[in-house]
Amino acid sequence: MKFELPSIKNRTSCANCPVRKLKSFRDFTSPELEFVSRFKAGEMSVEAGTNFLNEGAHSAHLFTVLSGWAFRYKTMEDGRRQILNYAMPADLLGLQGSIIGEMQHSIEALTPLVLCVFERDRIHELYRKHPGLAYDLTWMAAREERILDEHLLSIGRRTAIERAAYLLSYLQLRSRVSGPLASNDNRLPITQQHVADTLGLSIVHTNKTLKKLSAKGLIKWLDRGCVVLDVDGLLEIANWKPEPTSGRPFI
Amino acid sequence: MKFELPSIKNRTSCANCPVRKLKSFRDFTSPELEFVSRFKAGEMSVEAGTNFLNEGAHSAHLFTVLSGWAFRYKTMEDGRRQILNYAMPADLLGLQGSIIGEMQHSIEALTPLVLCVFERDRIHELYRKHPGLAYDLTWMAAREERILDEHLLSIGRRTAIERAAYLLSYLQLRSRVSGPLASNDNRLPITQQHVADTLGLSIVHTNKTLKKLSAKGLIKWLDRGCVVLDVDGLLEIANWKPEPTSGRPFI
DNA sequence: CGATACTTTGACGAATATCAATCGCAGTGG
DNA sequence: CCACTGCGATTGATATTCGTCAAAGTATCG
Repeated sequence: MKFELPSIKNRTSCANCPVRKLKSFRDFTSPELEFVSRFKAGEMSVEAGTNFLNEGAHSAHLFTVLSGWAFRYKTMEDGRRQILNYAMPADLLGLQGSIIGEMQHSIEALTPLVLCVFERDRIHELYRKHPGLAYDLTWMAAREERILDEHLLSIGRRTAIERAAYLLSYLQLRSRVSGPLASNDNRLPITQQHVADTLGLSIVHTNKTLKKLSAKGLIKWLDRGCVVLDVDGLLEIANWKPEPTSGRPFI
Repeated sequence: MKFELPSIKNRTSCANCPVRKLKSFRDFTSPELEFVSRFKAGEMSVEAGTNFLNEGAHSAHLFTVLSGWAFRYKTMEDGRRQILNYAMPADLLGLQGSIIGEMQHSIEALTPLVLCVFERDRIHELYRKHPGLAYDLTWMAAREERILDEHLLSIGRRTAIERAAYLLSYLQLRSRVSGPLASNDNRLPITQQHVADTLGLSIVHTNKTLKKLSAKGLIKWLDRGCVVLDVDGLLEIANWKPEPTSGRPFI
């Protein structure tokens, strides 16, 4: 875990935003694009393993992931950790903190990360002048809520192997959307410890469970990463039918 | 489980809204109040045990709880059920469905329930004309997200007795805010089956766990309900420090 | 009064955690 | 180049937690 905060660099134009070029995102109107370009304070690069937002912080910023992966998590005093969700290109981070106040979870970079940085102060202006973007923010909050609902069902009611199959298929499906911006190979950039802390299992049991999935030929576990060989097989084990998202917004 | 949908009755003025009279909610400006009064389509009463929103539905409505309790849940094909969260007076229901589309969870009344009904179609007008209310909607979505984060930590990383202590203190603290609108006595209107389905435990193990909390004098379990005798004791066992919410918005 | 829903209990077995090593690989310094 | 170190993955043995099964107790309601 690293704690230094990198500085915010000069901004580049939103018109050329790499995320914007991906399929499955809606387009801005030109006043929106103009506003977002001013809303953007700059970009920030963080190394893998860096905690760039911490529980208890009153951050002045809001972030959109431009490339790389991160994860949100909470810890208890005695060190128990629960990973809440993963963030990939186009995902917004820090909205909870910006809207309500203090952050109640931490965020760590899973891979080298490039973030688009927004000024929290300007958010009221966004609501006043750009109802479409305001709607998008609510949309994104509602989407996160949905994902958490599904995670809750998994941790609460699925067995270990179902949970593992759910998580890996979930990550695999999400990684497709952001495609090349996520990682260069098609490897999920996580360790078994991450899986354990997401699923609420011990690391030993997680290892044994992942071995079962490997034995079925559904995944292959490499050093510090997982390759999904058969998403449909995973979905079947997990008993999960994800709904396709199309035309989702981002900022 | 009951499925009949009660009809929507005539509306009463938002100016006299009982929820509005509670402490800890922010006031509307008068244009906001005027808008919300028009946004409101009416009121709806449902019996305890009624499913008034179901997974897969494209509901034309959005609800605010005026009195009573409800819960959101998801089920798997084989019947496993996970309760996601509880709703009490002033809580908004159906936002996910209104913003993104199809509902991905169901909602059931835990007690007799009175709901304020809003027209989904008008929501864009709300964003266009009342940025303050739009912000409030995002605020409420972000709050729900926070609660789910905490639940996820509980189910994933707390032991059975910690989870039970967490849930009961959580419900107890929330029930204070809406006070008399929630229930007449200070009893949490849930069964052990609800506790089990919220915590991801079997009903038998839930029963044994609750017995331990009773033995410590922290709660008393009555028929179809729980009385919390010592919230602080529960909070200590759960190892949980809830942050006080003040001046929260509602619609 | 019976019927139903909820709670309670004990016995047993399955799932999962903990403990304690070991292995393999990548980076590091000599 | 090689020993050394640290992190992540792996494994077997054992302990604990938790689920399942089966049964009975208790209250409410028509």
